[in-house]
Amino acid sequence: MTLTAEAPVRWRRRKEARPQELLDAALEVFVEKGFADARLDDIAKRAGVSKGTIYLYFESKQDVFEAMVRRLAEARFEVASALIHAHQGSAQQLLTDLIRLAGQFVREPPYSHFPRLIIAESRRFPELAAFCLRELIHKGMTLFGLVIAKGQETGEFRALPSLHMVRLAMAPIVFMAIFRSAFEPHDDQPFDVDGHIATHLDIFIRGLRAEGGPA
Amino acid sequence: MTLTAEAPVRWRRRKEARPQELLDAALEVFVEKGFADARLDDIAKRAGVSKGTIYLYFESKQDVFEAMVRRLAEARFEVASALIHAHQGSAQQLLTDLIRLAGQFVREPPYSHFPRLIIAESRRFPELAAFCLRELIHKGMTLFGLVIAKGQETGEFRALPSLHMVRLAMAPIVFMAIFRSAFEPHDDQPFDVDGHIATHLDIFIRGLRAEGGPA
Amino acid sequence: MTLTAEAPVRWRRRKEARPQELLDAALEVFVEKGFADARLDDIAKRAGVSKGTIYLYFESKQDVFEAMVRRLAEARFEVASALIHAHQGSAQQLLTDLIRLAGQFVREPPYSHFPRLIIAESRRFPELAAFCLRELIHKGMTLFGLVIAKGQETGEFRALPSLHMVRLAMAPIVFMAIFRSAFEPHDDQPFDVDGHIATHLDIFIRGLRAEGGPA
Amino acid sequence: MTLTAEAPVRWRRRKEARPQELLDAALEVFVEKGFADARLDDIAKRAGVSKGTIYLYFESKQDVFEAMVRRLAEARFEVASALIHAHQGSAQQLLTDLIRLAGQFVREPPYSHFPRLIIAESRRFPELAAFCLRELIHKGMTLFGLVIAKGQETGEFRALPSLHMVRLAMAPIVFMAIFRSAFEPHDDQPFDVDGHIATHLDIFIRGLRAEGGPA
DNA sequence: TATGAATGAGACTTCATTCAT
DNA sequence: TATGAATGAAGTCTCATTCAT
Repeated sequence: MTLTAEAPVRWRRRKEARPQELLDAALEVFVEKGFADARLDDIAKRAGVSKGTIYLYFESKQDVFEAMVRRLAEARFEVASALIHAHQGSAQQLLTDLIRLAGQFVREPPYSHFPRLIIAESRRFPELAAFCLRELIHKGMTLFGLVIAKGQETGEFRALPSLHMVRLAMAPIVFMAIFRSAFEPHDDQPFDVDGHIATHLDIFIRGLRAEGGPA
Repeated sequence: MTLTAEAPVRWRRRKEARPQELLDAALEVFVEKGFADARLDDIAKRAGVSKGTIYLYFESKQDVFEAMVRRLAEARFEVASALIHAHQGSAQQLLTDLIRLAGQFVREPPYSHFPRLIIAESRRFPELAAFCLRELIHKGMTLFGLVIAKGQETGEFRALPSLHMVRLAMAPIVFMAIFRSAFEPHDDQPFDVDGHIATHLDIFIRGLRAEGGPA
Repeated sequence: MTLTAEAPVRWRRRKEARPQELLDAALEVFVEKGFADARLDDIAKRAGVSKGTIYLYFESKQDVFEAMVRRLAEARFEVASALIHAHQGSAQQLLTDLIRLAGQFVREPPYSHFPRLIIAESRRFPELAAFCLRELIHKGMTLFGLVIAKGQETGEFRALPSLHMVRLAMAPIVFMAIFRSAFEPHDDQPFDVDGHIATHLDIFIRGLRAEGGPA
Repeated sequence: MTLTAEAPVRWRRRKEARPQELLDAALEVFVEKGFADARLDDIAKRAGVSKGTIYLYFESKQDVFEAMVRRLAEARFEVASALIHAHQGSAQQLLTDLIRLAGQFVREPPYSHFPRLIIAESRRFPELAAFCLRELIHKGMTLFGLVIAKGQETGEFRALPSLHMVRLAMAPIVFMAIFRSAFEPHDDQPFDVDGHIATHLDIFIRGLRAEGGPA
């Protein structure tokens, strides 16, 4: 309650915020340049600190990269997971919502470049690739799998191999993210994200639907 | 029949084969390490020449990379194009064959890692990305577009936006290639390529089919 | 007896003890790592303070090193000097005691590593080397010189050049200290300190003794 | 015998000579600055090459240091060993010659600074210390041991513990080398090398001599 | 007095590129 | 055409030192 009490707080806040600020800057630079061409100097400059400061919070350039990926990946997944577990309605509707949500994730930069970045560096960071597979992809597939299973139980969906159905539900979203990140700057016309997702839903869910199902 | 007579022949043959041998070696190394981590020393060693020799045939490391991509890309596309133009049968069958052919292209290493590699380096090589978009993707999409249009004319396929249909036909193949290249080493079980393609065809073509169409 | 009454006392005590505590910590770290590889962070941590605190008491890393050496050197020398001046007995006995005392100085770590450390950094710290030469070595040699002179006066010792005799009396002790510090960790068997000194005395004093002398 | 035949030879000679030239330059710089303060730039400049060239021949700065020490150490030891094995005469004379030879080794810079340098870096280079102990010191001690044993067999020398006798024979030489390297620049008068060795021989051999021996 | 976050100069090391042979 | 020794620019990382608190 004294006036002096807050000064150290502000200072401490800074210290705690630093890693996040650095990772925000790192995201921008890595997305823009890729791992190899990203300069620690650039990251530091964007975070408003000197290069040496990075090493107060991270062990190495690789460490920065991995921390950045993990933070974003986990954040995204938590949002997805929460929304999904709260859902109520038909399996068809749920799948639609899920696919649309996934589409949201890869709409705006810099996040829209994330899948390309992870793919690009998957060989250089085998552990990170394993992490993404385990913590993002497998978990995401599990969620999709629940929806697919539900639809099969209710008779909404056909009895196709679940694993393939899950991947085929996700594939156009991933494809879109990667395609846009890699090629949109060189394409004549912008990628019609909404149309792409809508058509995917149209074709995919129709192709999935059991002939004499409830819908 | 003299000893010296044959030497120049072998020599000349060698000389013409050099760039190809170098690009073969480059393919292996770039696929394995990515552009930044690939060493010209490694490429030279695998091609059985010295590092300096590379500069007799290519301007720079970037030049080697681009030449390698262009050569492979064009070769793949020519095969695809030829097979497609020779095709006869229903649009549905043609689309099936096309998708299966695309699946063939990304089955075996080192070619199976090609899409990931291009995606990975798309920011570093804007021109190369533009080239791939123009010479590979757009041309491939044109071919797919022809098939889709034919199916719509015959009433086999629904009247959805063609561009999206084309992309959605290709997306699972591209997804599969990239997924395997990036994550299969870390996955518990191997990717079921045939099952994936079969299920894609099953769902996609059913989702595409006009209700009262001829099939 | 109030709680606040004692605090400043402890505080002031602390304050005065700080430099000593820092130098103790510095001794350990410098001995372990050498000057270049010693980290001020380590020294601070061992002294239980933060790195910045070092700069309240010392100008620089070099300053810490020099202060540490000077403190230990002077302390050692005072002990030696005091003991020597109080001595009574034959020159032979005095020389024996002196050599044994010097041997004591380099027996236990971390002091046992001191000669090696000073030698190692003598080029980086010319002033410190000069200081050690002046305040340690020359003074020590003066003491030895007194004993030698006394022995020559009494006829116990031969009339050899005094300077060489002094150095030859000390050399095996210095040699032992440096040898142990540098090589004992890699040697099969431990260095027999007592045997070394005893044999030195046996040979050296016999070699020094005048043929028809009083002993 | 052709004119062109020699050109590549000269060129190859260069390549073969490079490591030696680099190690010569390294010796000077390391002796002058110590390991930590030695700059690869300096070494390169003195060898007349660029910094990168060092890495064509050595793995790292440490590698350069170790190679330099090994080369010199082995060269010195081979000379000593050869001379010793060829010797004929009394044990007393042999010991005298041996000690004088050792004195020669540490007379002139930059070699005269070698013992100090090895001692100084013994903690940073444990393997190198082990190497020096094994290949230099132990072998040297073995040679001295042969001489001592011979003198004891002939009855020239007293029956003292051989290990100590050997070390005590060497100690003044090592002491002298280290003392000069560390302190001579700060001393008023130059170190009388010959006098030191002569007096050592005088005292040590007399102290070693058996009372009723043949000499 | 004490802290510890921040700095920034400087070193080692890598490797694409060059060029004398 | 082919070599491979040599280059030198550039980047990551370290750590003594500073300074706001």
